[in-house]
Amino acid sequence: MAKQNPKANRRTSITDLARTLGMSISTVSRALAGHAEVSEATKQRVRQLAEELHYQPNQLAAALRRGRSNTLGVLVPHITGHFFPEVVNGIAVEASKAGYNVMICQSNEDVEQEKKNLELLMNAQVEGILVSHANTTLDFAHFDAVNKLDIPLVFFDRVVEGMQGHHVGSVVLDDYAGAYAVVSHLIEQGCRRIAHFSGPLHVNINRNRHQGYLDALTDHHVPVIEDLTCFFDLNLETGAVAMRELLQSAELPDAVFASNDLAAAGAMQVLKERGLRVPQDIAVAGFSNETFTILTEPTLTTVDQCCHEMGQTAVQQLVRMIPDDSDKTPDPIVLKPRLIVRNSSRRLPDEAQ
Amino acid sequence: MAKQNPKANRRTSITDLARTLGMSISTVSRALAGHAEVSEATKQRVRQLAEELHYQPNQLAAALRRGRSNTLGVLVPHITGHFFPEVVNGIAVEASKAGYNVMICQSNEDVEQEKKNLELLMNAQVEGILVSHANTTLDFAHFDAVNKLDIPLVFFDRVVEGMQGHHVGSVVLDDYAGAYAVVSHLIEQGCRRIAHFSGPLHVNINRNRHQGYLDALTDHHVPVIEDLTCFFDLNLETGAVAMRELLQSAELPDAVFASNDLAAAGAMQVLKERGLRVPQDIAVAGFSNETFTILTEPTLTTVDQCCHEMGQTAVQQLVRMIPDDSDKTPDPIVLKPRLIVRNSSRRLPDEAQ
DNA sequence: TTGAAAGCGCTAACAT
DNA sequence: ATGTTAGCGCTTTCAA
Repeated sequence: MAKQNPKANRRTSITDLARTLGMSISTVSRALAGHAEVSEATKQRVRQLAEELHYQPNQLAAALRRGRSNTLGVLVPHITGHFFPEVVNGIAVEASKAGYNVMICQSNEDVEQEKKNLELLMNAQVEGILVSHANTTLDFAHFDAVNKLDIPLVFFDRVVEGMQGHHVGSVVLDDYAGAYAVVSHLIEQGCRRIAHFSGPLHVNINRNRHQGYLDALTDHHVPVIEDLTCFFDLNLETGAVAMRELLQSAELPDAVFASNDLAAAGAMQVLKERGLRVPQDIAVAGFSNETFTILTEPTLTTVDQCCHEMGQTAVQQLVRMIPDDSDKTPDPIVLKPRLIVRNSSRRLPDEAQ
Repeated sequence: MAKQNPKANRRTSITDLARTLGMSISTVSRALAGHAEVSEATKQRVRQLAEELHYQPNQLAAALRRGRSNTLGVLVPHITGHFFPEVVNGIAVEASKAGYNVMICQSNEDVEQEKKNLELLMNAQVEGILVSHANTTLDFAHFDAVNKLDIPLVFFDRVVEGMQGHHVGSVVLDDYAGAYAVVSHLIEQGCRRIAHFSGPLHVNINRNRHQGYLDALTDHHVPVIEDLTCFFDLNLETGAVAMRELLQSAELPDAVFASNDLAAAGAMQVLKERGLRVPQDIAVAGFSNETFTILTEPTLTTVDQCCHEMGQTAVQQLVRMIPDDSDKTPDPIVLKPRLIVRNSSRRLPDEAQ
């Protein structure tokens, strides 16, 4: 009975509103945009009809016309685990605050995907891009392309060294300071033979954490013992393996600082298995403040990476870079991590921070 | 010296290419799109210049013209923790496979944000929307608006009951089957007094899991003991508290099934604290297969929610709903969860699945 | 206070 | 095989 339009699923447009109201589309457009020059009466009529017809403005058209999409692009290696979801969350929240939508892509740690995603974001006319590059990325030419289009770029966490200052911003964690803080803490707890489980040094994060470890020892006049540092890919199993090996030594360490929480957890499991007490016999500390660190027994001392703050900060920097007349080469931002002291390292009473 | 364009940051357009090549924009457009009708020679010239000038097609314009944005919208309560990032990951991967971009919004469990985000997605002209609604959402009128615009909608995990079959798809986990499987497993391990830590029953997930618990008992002729079920908001602390209370009882349970891994972990901590052995004295099982469940001691038996698969499946269903002539009212999809037996419940030798 | 008209960059008839 | 043209829905001069 009801006469259905044959092409019913076309959305209501400004033109439709204008026609039914008997006014020009420019007036309708202005009314909807809340321009002061339009009479209240007209605004009322327009808004009411828009409501009735479930009018939804077409952002695509508006963006095309305006030349701005109001969208930021995000490119991360993946959105699983603890760190990236948390950072992306910070990004989403802050972007929304600044009036931007967010388009998220993941490279799956693959350079080719990364290139594709980058093009995708450029084609989507994003006004700025936030990137943490894949760990297989060695050639960064594809980021130059972004630069050439004058799309502001902010790297976070994994930054491209040597690209700073070239229309590019960056936000990283001060890994050095984080490691320095944990190791200093361990020393304060009376530890003198502190082992270090480090990831491979060609990754700058690991290099910085290792340097923090070394400098903290030196500054506190604790001798650096080469054999106490083990390099390997840090995870639960390898952490356990390394710990077992370390326990073969003639002289045992009195603490282990792992550059990653999983490796620390693996080490703790071995220590307990062997009947060694944590922290009394050997103190343990990790890095990242993963969710599970409050679940281990004892709870794990670690360094918080301020993920949410990193996302926020990155967006703030990016948004400042967007206006045409803005500073395109902002200073790199380095966030101070937070030492989180828990039971795996607390030997003295009331050492809570 | 170098003469810089005053308005240098305008991106290269098809028109620019056409002008420099001395051909019409339609030829260029066709060449770039790889139409068969264009000569190879022309294609070559066009592609080369496009490369040289770093031409990037403007998706906004293409989408506007075509009337399709090639974008799917995703609306989740948040992208932190374990579950949602993992599902979103599945969504992103599958969407990309199907040639769609993804726009992700989070409601932060807030209905108002949810409404706003929904409008945002509609305005962005997404071709379909995947939603897991905020847990404060009771009125679902804002989803009707999506429906009215003929934008296909797929709910996942948190579904709107009663909206099914109305141009709406859904993908959920079979919580009932998951709970039924764990409890059956516990019974097979010889447990007869199985306690249940359940979340509030007004949430359907909890209701289903509880029912699975009850039915598994009944079907295996194990008596249902009312006092063994505790209702509370499940987390680490409350799990510990509930466990302590339970240990006051005259007759102890011989197993605990918590509808959430954190509560199970809390319970395990208390058990160990009291010198009770897991699983020999009291077996423990959780639900969700959180990352940390392989880190607890003993490792925690749990139910995997197939997060990635849920994301994939949801996208597949959504994509099928997009064509004009498609079935707009697909059958709800119910995913079978996977029981993961670990040491916290393994009493018999070789019970690995 | 309102309207007419141009055009953002692209695609797709419809020519030729 | 290539060109001409109209128009997607919107914003924004310019004119009235």
